[in-house]
Amino acid sequence: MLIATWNVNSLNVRLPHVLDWLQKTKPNVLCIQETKLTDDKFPKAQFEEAGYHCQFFGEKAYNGVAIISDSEPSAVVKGLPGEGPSDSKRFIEARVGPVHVVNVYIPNGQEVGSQKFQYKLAWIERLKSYLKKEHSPDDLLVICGDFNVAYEDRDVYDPALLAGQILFSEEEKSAIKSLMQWGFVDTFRLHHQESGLYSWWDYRMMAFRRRMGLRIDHIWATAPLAGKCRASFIDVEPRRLEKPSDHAPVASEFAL
DNA sequence: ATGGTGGATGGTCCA
Repeated sequence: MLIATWNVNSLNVRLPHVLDWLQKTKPNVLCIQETKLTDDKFPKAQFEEAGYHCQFFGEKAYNGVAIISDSEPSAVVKGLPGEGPSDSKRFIEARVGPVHVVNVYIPNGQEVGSQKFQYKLAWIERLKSYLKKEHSPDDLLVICGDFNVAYEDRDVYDPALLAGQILFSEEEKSAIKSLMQWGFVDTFRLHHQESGLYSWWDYRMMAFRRRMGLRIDHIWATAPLAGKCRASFIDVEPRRLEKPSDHAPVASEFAL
């Protein structure tokens, strides 16, 4: 079972890239972030023509998440408990086959110490509370998405330069490691130990060409699922296309 | 310290 995640930065703009990638890579599950579409605008028919089911939870202009799967999903949850209609759309969960798939678009945080930064830390705490309440580390569960945190030095192009900056501050690393300690294994690091492997490059300053990236898109699995992880990869090819997303898709293969 | 680019929008906000 191949499970993938991709922040597409507008599904409207990126739909051709996404459909091409699905056809080429044939994941069983694709978790999408930043669809930037209300649910009435979601291109459901095009995914169905490609042989996929979709569950989506979006809003106008910002955020928005979706789970694309080749088999019918069940137990769908949209939004974290306690969120109202005015809250940003960053969480969707579905069961696909034997696996609980949690797809998150963790807030960016904008600037360390800002109000948005505090919201980011609080959001991660709420996510942890949800997992504690609704799931067990013994479940076959995967959490994937744009975490907006690189938590180790080898995950960023210049740890000294980025120290204390947004996406790499100690508070964010500590929050995300605390989430991990609930019972997750980073499936990418099961198979790749080296630095220089990134999933996001800023559009500005020719960051991609200059290899100035961060690994902030993750696929974490509970121990029983991680034990079945046979491979993991970041596909940088879509980042080279005309008008690319600033993120590359990440995928992990499980023996299921 | 600032700015660089891209998406949605129809002012700027967000990343």
